[in-house]
Amino acid sequence: MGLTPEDIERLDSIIKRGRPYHRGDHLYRGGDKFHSLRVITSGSVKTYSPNEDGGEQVLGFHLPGELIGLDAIQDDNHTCSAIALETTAVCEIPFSQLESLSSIMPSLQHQMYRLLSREIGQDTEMLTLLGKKSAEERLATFLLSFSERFKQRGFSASDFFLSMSRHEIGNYLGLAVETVSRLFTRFQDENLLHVERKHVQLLDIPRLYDIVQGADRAKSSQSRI
Amino acid sequence: MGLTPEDIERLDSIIKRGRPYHRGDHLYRGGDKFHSLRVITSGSVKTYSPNEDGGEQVLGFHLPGELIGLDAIQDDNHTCSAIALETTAVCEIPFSQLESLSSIMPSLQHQMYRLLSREIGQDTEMLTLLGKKSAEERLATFLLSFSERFKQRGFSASDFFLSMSRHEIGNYLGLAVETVSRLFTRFQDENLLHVERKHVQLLDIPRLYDIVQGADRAKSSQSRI
DNA sequence: AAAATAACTTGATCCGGATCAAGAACTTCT
DNA sequence: AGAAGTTCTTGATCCGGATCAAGTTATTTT
Repeated sequence: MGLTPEDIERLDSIIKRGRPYHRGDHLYRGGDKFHSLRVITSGSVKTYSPNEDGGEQVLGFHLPGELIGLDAIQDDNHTCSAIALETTAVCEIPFSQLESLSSIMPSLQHQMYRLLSREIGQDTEMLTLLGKKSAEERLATFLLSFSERFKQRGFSASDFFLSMSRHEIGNYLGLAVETVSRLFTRFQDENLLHVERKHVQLLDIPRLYDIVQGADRAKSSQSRI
Repeated sequence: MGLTPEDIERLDSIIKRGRPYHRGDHLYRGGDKFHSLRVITSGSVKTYSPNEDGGEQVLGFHLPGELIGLDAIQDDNHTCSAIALETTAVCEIPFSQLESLSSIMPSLQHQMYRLLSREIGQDTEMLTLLGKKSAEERLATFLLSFSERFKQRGFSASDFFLSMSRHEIGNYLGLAVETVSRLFTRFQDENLLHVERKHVQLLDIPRLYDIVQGADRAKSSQSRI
């Protein structure tokens, strides 16, 4: 990440390895006092925030290597909750120490600014997804996001397990469970993928990218001729 | 913002007052080299990003006192565009200088982290809006957001001008122009507000808050008895 | 292994909001 | 001031995806 080995070492000295969490355990809850950022080292995590009328909004699914808790810096309290989707290990980075360290390590400070900014960028992409895209485009985007992130981590880009339920996927994408289920079936019928419960195999990644770009409407009207 | 007067002075020394922009002028465009954050001092600004299929997604409307450009830190390029909605004045804060300054001013660094984190928090609120809320709830949320922001700046919380078009409001809220127009009419019919083109007068702010919380469904079914 | 529960799928129906269409009000240009 | 182009409003229709309703397949409990 643009840090020297000795930078890394200093950073490493403040990192605490937390105990592992089991499926359903909370890493933190909305309202909890904020003290640490967390990096997921194995497993996966869902972040969500309760919305006024009792339900919840899933904010994200997080894989190993990803940092969570950035939203809590603003007022020393967690604004959302984080829950383990499977057995999950995390490292904790006490924020006050990270802040002090970044004061004397410009490269770390720079990296922190970039990280926070990237998070903002990712959120705005999600705004476009929820504001303008069809159900099909949403699920394709979702699947390719996982594909890319698994690939980046050295796993298969086309064969992976989703640790969250259909319900959680729907909530995240602003869709009903039934719609998500139907879309998986449809994508499978169209030979875009093979799905069996949580196990997904992407069979035609290029066409999934076409769908993301809405190329789909034009294309399907062609094939209907 | 938690800075001492002398901190402010040092910060002030790097701030550049830019020339004023007229309606329709771009402050920056997606892809432009990023060099400065900007604080709006008067007028208003729309930020938006082009989405793959030609259209655009409005990301936000920004009023005096607000900071824009935080999303661009991540890779030295602007990821979205910013355009003046009316005659607008801004201050530019060269980011590299701000970064250096924050290295030697822990309080400034702290403030920057909070600011970036707050932006993330705001984006996630917007995700809930777009993911789960009805058209009514969206417009009520939108109006109350402006009400609060104007109030905070010493202007009327119930009587203000919106500088953006119905089309832009719709785009921002994930709604069609026609829906926005109809909702304004409906809200007026229900004596929630008075609207005449861009001039809005909120007549029943408490009920607008009820609508935001979806209290509306229950209530309207009562009144139908 | 059977029973209970939870997660998922599939079908039928419904509805909120999009889209299409046209007119009205406002702005800008000449 | 008149013409032309915008922006906004209002009405009619349509459709994507929500909701309702069952049935099916996993998972957990006993």
